[in-house]
Amino acid sequence: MAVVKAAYHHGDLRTALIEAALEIIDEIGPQGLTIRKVAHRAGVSHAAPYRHFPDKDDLILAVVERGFELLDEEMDRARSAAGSDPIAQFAASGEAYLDFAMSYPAYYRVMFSGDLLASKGNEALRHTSAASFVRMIDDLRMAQDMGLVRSGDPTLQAVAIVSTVHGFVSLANDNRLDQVYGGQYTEKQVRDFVITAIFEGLGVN
Amino acid sequence: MAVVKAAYHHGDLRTALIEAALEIIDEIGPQGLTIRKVAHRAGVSHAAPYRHFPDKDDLILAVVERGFELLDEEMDRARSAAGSDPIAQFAASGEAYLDFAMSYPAYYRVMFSGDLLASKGNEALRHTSAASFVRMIDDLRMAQDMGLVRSGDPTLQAVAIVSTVHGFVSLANDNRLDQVYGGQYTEKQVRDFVITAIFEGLGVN
DNA sequence: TGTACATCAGTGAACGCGCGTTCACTGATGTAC
DNA sequence: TGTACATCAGTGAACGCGCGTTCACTGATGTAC
Repeated sequence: MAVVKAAYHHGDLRTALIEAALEIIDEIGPQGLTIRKVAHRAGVSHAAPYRHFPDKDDLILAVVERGFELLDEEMDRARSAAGSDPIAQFAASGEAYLDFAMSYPAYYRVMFSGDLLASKGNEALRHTSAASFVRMIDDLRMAQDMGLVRSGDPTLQAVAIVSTVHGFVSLANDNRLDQVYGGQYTEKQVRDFVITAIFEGLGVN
Repeated sequence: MAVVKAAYHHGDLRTALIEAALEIIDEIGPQGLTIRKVAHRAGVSHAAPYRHFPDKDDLILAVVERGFELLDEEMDRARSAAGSDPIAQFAASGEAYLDFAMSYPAYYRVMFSGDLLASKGNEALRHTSAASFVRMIDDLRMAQDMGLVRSGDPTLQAVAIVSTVHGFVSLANDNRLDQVYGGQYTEKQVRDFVITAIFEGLGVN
């Protein structure tokens, strides 16, 4: 979406501002996000956003909230589409998480990098990501019961998974793996290898 | 180190500025780093840093370079201390990497987050981290030959390890794992579990 | 050892800039009659 | 259907602020003699 001049009343400026913010984060990073740039990209004066958000942090918080809505939707949809096997559901929701993270790097950054949002929305963010962490622990417990995952504290296992996934996504989204899948592998191949590795291990049995 | 007034000639202002920069990154994050704050913390006027660094990016670049020097030193020292077993050397240098990352979170952030340094030093950074990546690949190949690591492209295996380590360190340094090792585990226990997990796998053999 | 002077590290005032936010306003919209 | 008016979304000028950077300066240091 380029800079577009619209009628005096925009229609849905709130949504347009959130989208503009995401584009800016994608193009110049979270540090480059300013109210003035967001307004300009939405084709509106730099005072207009204050009709929809009390201040800059609230705009960012709205982006974060919309991001978690989208992520939850996509993970739920994947779970539903995976049929009745709970392990397939777990795997599908994990795939959906990775798809989201890599399809919407701007959302991922603002949701999980913690660079923005000095103080205001940190509990909100913490709360939401804690919820999906708990869900993962439940899934791991179930997988243990089915004999698919080693015994042991599923909380620690969840930390291992979250570390691997978050690390991979961060590196990939920062284009730090380009040399690796430059010519030899597609991003998808590398990703599948990494996810398989955390379950199968790199060592020899 | 607090704000200290010194003699007119500082003695080693260059080093003091690098240290002040690290303290600021630790306390208020990389975005809060300004020449003026660095100068003030070093007890010097905000124009003084320009006697030692042409501009802000060069100060940050000096921090990054000093960080890689320290990291290399500590990894080499660990390798030497690990005796003659190459696998023990590999493990020791990995431990040293994690020790560094978690002992000096400010260095780690500025070296590996890529938030700072808009353009200037990106190749330098990329080059240095590529070097240790190649070293890891060599180590993995060796471990494969010794039958300790599965066969397969060591580049992919290195990506898996780097993802897990980077993810864990990022989460830990952002205090995102506090709930986990709050009461139950020490940071060191969680860290050992995660590193073991990437080699042994979470799945049942 | 003592003095003159070149060097240069650090000073503080000043610049222009982009920022978040405010405020009196303007003009489009929808509703009451 | 047509008009009057309340509402409120968006405007543009203005504010104060902290920033990076520059510049003429000041004062400490070390060296030549």
